[in-house]
Amino acid sequence: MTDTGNGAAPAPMGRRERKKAATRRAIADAALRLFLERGYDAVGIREIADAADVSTTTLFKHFPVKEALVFDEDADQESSLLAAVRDRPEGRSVPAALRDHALRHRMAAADGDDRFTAFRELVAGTPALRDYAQAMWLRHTDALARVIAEESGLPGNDPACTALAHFALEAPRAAHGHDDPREAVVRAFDLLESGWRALAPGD
Amino acid sequence: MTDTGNGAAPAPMGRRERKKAATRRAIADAALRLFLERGYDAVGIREIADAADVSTTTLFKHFPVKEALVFDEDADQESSLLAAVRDRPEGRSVPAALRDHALRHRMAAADGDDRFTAFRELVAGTPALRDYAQAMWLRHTDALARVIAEESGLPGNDPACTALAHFALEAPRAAHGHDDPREAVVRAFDLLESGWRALAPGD
DNA sequence: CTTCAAAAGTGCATCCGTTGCACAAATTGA
DNA sequence: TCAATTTGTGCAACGGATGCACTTTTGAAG
Repeated sequence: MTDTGNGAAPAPMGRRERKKAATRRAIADAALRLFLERGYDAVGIREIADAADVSTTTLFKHFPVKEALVFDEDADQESSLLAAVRDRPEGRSVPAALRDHALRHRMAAADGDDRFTAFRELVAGTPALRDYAQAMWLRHTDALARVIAEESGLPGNDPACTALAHFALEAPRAAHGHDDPREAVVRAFDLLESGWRALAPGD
Repeated sequence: MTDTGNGAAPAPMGRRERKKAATRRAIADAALRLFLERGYDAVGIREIADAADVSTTTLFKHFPVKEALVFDEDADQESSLLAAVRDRPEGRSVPAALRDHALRHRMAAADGDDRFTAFRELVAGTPALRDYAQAMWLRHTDALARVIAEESGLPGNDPACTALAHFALEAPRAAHGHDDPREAVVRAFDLLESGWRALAPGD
């Protein structure tokens, strides 16, 4: 979770941006800790602000709504997903790029991570968070579909693009129950790969 | 007031239920009128309650959240949809029943109805309503998929059921842009019909 | 270094959706 | 007629979110 992946970007952040990011993290951390301790609905905004030692106004400058405190990394995940398709190596197909991304990011925290499973239970057990996550997922598939359309030259509203986006985000979910999740993901994407090749040869 | 005292009346609804339905309608009508006049966000709950001459407490007894005021007929539409599949004539296929229902209910208000287009613009132009409608649509497809599974004897989580439910609710949407929407709907359902027949012959 | 403007944060009052509570009125059944 | 349930009311309050005026911090220009 606390991964400031600095593979090729040593983060040229000035002191200002660093402090901003720090308070943001302080808020999100305090919020998640309290939520996990006592449940989402039992923790108020003012309380979180106190725990992070900021005012409620500041809190809402960083997170537009309460639910966003839980899905802190939403924006990062989405841009990382889109980048995986846009900046894929020359000659690599879109489904292949999505498979790589899924194996690298989605499955990492899947096995045996207490913190992560607690997080999932928190979301699953809170209607407000379930709804928010669902809406988030739809936004991601939409954005992904648009990028796929751009990259493949197909019309933006082509059902094939939305379907591929849909399946690509669904596959890691479905693989969770399997004994070997990684294998299941690879299989699923092989299926998409062959189907996609027939439609958009070369991309 | 108006005493319709009738000795052996079949009385589908008692006086009480009728009054309850009346206040419900009064609230929903007042709300929709105000929303269309001045926009969803510009009208407060207390104002609507005033216009309908009830207290806010009473308002929330009828509608759990503000958005529900707009989608008043949500529950009715869903049960009507499910009933169209469950109570379809003997020997009629599921897709055919869905097509009939779509042509009868979904397209009726589609052409040239000022009131209806204004309603759609209201929803489309209000993020909160868009989100709510989206979530509603997901609930409907889920419920429909379960009924289809029951009726066809397929396992409840069979992708074919969810897919059929998805497409059946999507078809009327997609047909809106066409010059002849009814024809487009018929075509779409013909497609579903043939595909379905291969999977569940007899249902 | 000084100065200045933008950014970040604060404190406070307030709005608004929503809920809980105690209570009155209507309705029903005995 | 007398309870008991249902339905509606008035009011106060809670929690989220916003607007405003204001101070502090920061980056950079002069």
